[in-house]
Amino acid sequence: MTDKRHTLTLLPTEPAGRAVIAKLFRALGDPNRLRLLEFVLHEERSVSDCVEHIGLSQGRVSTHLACLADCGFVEARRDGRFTRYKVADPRVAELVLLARAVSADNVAALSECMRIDGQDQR
Amino acid sequence: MTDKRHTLTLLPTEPAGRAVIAKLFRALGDPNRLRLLEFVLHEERSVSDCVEHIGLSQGRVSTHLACLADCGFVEARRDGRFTRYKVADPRVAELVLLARAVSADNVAALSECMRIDGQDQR
DNA sequence: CGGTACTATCCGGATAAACGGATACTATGC
DNA sequence: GCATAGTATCCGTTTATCCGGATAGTACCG
Repeated sequence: MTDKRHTLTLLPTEPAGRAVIAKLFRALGDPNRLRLLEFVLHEERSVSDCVEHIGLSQGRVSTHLACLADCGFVEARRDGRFTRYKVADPRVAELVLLARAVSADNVAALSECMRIDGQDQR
Repeated sequence: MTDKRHTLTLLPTEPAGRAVIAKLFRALGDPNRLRLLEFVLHEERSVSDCVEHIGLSQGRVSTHLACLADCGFVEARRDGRFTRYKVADPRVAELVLLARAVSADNVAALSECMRIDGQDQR
């Protein structure tokens, strides 16, 4: 009988649960992985498709995709020599769109925020 | 009425826009910031309240809160010598709950995922 | 089999983040 | 003003993350 009013308890009580959620956010916290996510949103794409699209090394792209798969965001399917990836969980799109909406209202502060990374990015 | 079916373009076209969204996810990608977020979800809390609650150094907590404020997640209000923080954007709760739901379906893979951080965390 | 195409993993180096402790800043109270 | 409480910023260290290049693994093809 958890009192629903205030109990929106955001997080699990066990530290491990929190760590996992944080990990999932970190997976989304890289621009290249976000681009990959968008690239495999509607269609299956092979690793080399992705390499061509984002221009990172093959190894890096493979790792990024595997990471997104571990999070359950995308699904890998072996197809001969290829591995084809595609978004498997529609909630990932919700997450990104929500974040995008929030960021849109805070671009100024966010891009000046040196507390997350120090690079000038104006 | 933009055709919602396929044109869901997740990300802004400009690299800067993507970087900002990624940054926002990274802000959520730390367990201690998540705990802080939950702690200030319903009530205003001073920095020292937060320090007591999560047990990090005062300086660190202050920086974490400032970071969350830069993202627009929380709001700071000066009250005498205190600065009181509170969640300002309800969408942050949505983000966390969504992530939590996704993670719940992938705890296994996620906690074994060494691609994000190498620490054994079983 | 041997060769080729595609993908995954390993390695070392560079950068970003998190942290505590020290220090500076701001507001209150005497 | 001076001391004190609360907060913010700076600094050096440690750990995590990203990266390309090299290498190992896997499937097809002749």
